[in-house]
Amino acid sequence: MREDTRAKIQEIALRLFTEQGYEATSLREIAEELGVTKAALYYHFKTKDDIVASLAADRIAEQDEILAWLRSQPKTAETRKELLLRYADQLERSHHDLGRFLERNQTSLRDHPTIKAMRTRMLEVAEELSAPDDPVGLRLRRSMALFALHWGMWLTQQYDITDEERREVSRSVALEILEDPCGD
Amino acid sequence: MREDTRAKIQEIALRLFTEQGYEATSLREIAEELGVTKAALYYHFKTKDDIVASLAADRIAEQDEILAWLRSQPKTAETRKELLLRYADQLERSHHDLGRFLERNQTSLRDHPTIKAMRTRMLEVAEELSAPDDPVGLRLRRSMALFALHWGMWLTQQYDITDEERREVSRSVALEILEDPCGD
DNA sequence: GTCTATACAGCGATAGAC
DNA sequence: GTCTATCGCTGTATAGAC
Repeated sequence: MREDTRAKIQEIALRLFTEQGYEATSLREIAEELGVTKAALYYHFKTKDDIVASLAADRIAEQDEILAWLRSQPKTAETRKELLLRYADQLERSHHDLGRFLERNQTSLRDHPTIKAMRTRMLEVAEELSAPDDPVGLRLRRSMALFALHWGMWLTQQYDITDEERREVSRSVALEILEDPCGD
Repeated sequence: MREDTRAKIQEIALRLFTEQGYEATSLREIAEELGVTKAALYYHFKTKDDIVASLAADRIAEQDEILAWLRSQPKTAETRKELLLRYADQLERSHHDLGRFLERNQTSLRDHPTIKAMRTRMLEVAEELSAPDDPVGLRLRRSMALFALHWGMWLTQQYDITDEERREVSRSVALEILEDPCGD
């Protein structure tokens, strides 16, 4: 029972933040659903922001992992393709929980230190896809390939397609942007 | 002097919403900068949301305009290209004011009726780029071309490039996604 | 260690005086 | 058209019960 309350707070908070938005969800709501007073939350988490930080911790570790891998590889087309596929895998795995929450609240959390850390890592991955002396158009295109995975996730929610179709379409568009196969 | 206060409220609100975020900007701040009490704002605007609605009104008119134009044209590759360029023009013109504000606050304003109206129109434009019986991959690609203009705006802010380069890169990537020139 | 009770300043919003 | 006063709500904080 000890660490149970903390985990339940995280679970309820993640769900409500995703459904209603971060700012629109009050600590009183979270506490009520758990059957405690909101002051009890302050024993487990220093602030409301601190709950978000705890939720994002795992994803940041994942990002560090993929960044370390990327930096250990030669900067070839195969590496970039492999990176994109690995990144897509990560996104799909976490999409139903944290990913969804982050997508829907990225503006509210723009200045949140932990979210800033996540965005910094995402941009680092994007930058690592190119060499520093690549033309800016190419660097930007490769960044957009990465971001297309995020956007594909969001955009495909608007369409009536299966998860499998979404996987396929997101990946193929992202890969297509990545390498500019038609020449430049 | 009559309508002056209302316009000044809009001007201050837009600036503060953009700089600090919508939720993080209080009506007291806006009122203080104008030199009145926050209750005075409620004579000019029914709610805080109402200020946003008044700011977005022009952009919605612009969207309706482009949507009407698109629907009057044949569904050809030339039309789609022209649409993309017109859309990019609109974005660049309004980018320094309303566009920036909307980008930075889209999550806070997710359920805002006026913002919903804007998103609905954006998706309508995206849908109009394809025929209903086009394969879902193609429809999705064309939507992503449109959205790439938005994302290009945002993403290029992270890079140290000129406005002209940003224009050029955003457009070329968007056009490239649009038509799948490599075949499918 | 885990929680309740209580308080505080600031929020969006409203009522009614001038 | 703008004011004061007030409402119920928020995130935050602390004192103290068990």
